[in-house]
Amino acid sequence: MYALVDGNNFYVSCERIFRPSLNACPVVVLSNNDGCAIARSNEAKALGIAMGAPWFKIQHLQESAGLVALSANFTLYGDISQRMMTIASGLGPSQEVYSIDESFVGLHGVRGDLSKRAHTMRERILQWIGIPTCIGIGATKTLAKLANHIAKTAERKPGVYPLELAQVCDLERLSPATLKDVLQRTDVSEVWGVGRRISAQLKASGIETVWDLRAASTSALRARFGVVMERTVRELQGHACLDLEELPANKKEIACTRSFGQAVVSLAPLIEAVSAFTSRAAEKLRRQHSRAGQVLVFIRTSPFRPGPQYSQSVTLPLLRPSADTSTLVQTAVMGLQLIYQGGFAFAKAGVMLLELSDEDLEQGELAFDQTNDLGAQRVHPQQLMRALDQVNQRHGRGTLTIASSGLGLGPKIWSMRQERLTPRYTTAWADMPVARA
DNA sequence: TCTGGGGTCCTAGGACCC
DNA sequence: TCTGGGGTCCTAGGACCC
Repeated sequence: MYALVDGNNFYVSCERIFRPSLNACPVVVLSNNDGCAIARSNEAKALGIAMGAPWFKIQHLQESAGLVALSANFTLYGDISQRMMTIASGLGPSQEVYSIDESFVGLHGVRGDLSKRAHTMRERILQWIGIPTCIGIGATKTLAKLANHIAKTAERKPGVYPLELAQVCDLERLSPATLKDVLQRTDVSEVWGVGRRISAQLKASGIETVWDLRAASTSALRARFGVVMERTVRELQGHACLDLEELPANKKEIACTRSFGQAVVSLAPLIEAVSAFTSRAAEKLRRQHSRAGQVLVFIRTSPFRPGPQYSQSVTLPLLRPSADTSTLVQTAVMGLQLIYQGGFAFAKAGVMLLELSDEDLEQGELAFDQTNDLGAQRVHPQQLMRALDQVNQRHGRGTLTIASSGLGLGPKIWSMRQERLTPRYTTAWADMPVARA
């Protein structure tokens, strides 16, 4: 048995902790550059705002419907997430943190009334952290996900499901008749692993609801859609195919990419952006004690804008795997210079570190010549990187950067929160000396 | 004016090998 | 004329997730 604990409208709920006045308002949290909505309150959803809706298309709702938009503050959300996960882990003996707002909890061996325990846990998270959650319980992870969807929908849209399933839904406790009714009311696209494309194809062949999918032939589905779909159906039938993954595995690739606030034409600002992205990716790389064997750089124009389009990437191998910011930045910039072409309005760039391997110590500090040609003391690159990471961890990202990376030469073209706070709230925040202190 | 930023897994097809 | 039958590795692209 598994539970899925999920924070409702997570980013919006995080913001509401500090701004209770937003509790009844339609609120959206916007992506980088305030480009599009990445979280919506229930009131915002009721206005018909879609996930990922571009801000310029919904902006008019500020006036007409009192919509409030906030720039994302991922540092804050990460911090609140950690506290929420810690409390949620008390629900059972094992936990997989699946995303910033969701965790699966293994319920093996847990005695007593699971629904009651789950309700207690919800209350605790709400009271201690201030985040409303919903909890789904099922025999497999896929069923727990489904139960969570039902719990959320029963709360948000009364009438769709029995009201007693709101907030906490334990599928195992339903009578066969109720289970059938609930699964027949649930669209097949709500199943974990069934996205837009596949749900369209399923519906074309008469599989419209979760009930239909659960009853379908696994072999036929496997033949048509592959093993992933077969696993999904088996999970829906109650046969666990997916285990809890308690230890997050190291990433196999690490990326840092951003869209720009305004289009960029010339090379210099692109070099600066790519250098910064590489620095950030290198930090993530070192945090998981890996080294990269290849660096991929890409630049592209906006597919949404008229004008000549250009999208190109290049992958450069490193002489030997490295986690050194200077090496990685030099390589990335070299790649950028290879693919850059003038005359285009670039909207996005990114860096990916590939071919990751475990950091190995034999290349470490032993072989390093401590003095340079002039006899002066040198610092080993690994020590330098360690110091860099420590300073940045303590004093905030970007406090210390590598001069050769070309950073800090001009205004940033990809913005981060500090430069981007929705003006109204920058002001409001500044007017609150107590809060600032 | 203005459209996110990460990731994973699977499959098909080509190149190459014996 | 007749032209096998596996394997593996790599890459690109599709589909999905939050």
